[in-house]
Amino acid sequence: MTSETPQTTANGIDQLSTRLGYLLKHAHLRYAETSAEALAPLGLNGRELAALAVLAEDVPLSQLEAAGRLGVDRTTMVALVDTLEAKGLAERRRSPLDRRKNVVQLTEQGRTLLNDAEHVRLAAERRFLAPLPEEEAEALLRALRILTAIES
Amino acid sequence: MTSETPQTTANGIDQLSTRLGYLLKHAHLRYAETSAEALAPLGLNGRELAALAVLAEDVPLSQLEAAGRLGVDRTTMVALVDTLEAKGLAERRRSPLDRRKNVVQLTEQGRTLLNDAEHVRLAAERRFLAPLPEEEAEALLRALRILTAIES
DNA sequence: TATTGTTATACTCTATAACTATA
DNA sequence: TATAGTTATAGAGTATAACAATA
Repeated sequence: MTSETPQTTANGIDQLSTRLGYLLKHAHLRYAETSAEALAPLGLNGRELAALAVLAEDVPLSQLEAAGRLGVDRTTMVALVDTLEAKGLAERRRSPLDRRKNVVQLTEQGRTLLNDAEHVRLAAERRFLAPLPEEEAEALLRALRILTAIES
Repeated sequence: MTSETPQTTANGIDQLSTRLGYLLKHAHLRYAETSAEALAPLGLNGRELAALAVLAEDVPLSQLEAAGRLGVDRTTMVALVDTLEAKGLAERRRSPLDRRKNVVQLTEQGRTLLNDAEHVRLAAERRFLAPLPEEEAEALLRALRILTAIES
């Protein structure tokens, strides 16, 4: 990716750097890079870590429930659980209450790795947000939480 | 996409809704929807509009220069210019100064559509940011500009 | 009939490699 | 040799449709 700092135009049209779509996309791309580098030594990507965190909840979740929390669909969740299972981080078993459902739970190894990876993630987030004054970083997170909430 | 509002966990691990990667990704996905809906009647997507804006600069750009401004690579730029040309919005011609380069410029139709589309885009951005108090919206844009700038 | 998990499939976006014409 | 544009191709990521098992 050959991204460059966008330039000012002289024709009265808003600069590219003020386009919300561009800003959100490239902020995400840049964070994804930072995050991927940080997590790579642990053999995880960001989505797998998010899945581990969701599956670590006290109430065991079915694949469909976990997919809902992650904002992915159930076909994507199948592959995600496949990966976690192949790495020995999670296990599926048929729910005794509803045999259509898989209950997915972390293994001991999964819990340990989750703990380590969360520290790595937090450090990566802090590094990424470091160019912002603390107040601005908090305002950013607050704004993003509002904008991503699914209203009504 | 079955996205749901993430839930609080009870095990001390940060909630999904505080994950920076999740927030940036889903904020972008939600804005992309809003933007796509708004631009669809004009027969444009967000990237095509951004390309039109870049190509409307006073100094005519080559494909590679335009690609740099947009943050895409030159192979992607080929298809983008193909699309704009097929819609009658832009034209490539060989640069007389360096015949390896294509100078890409908007047609009259392209300029007119750009003007209309920019109004539509601005309205869509305002609608998307409407849930935020004005100060928070400005803080968000300021923060994103800092985070997306390619430093040193 | 509806739901959950699964598989196969397709579509978009993007990146890489190789070719051409020009410098 | 290096650069700009192009083409072909392959890899993610995601979505849709259809099927099996279960409710």
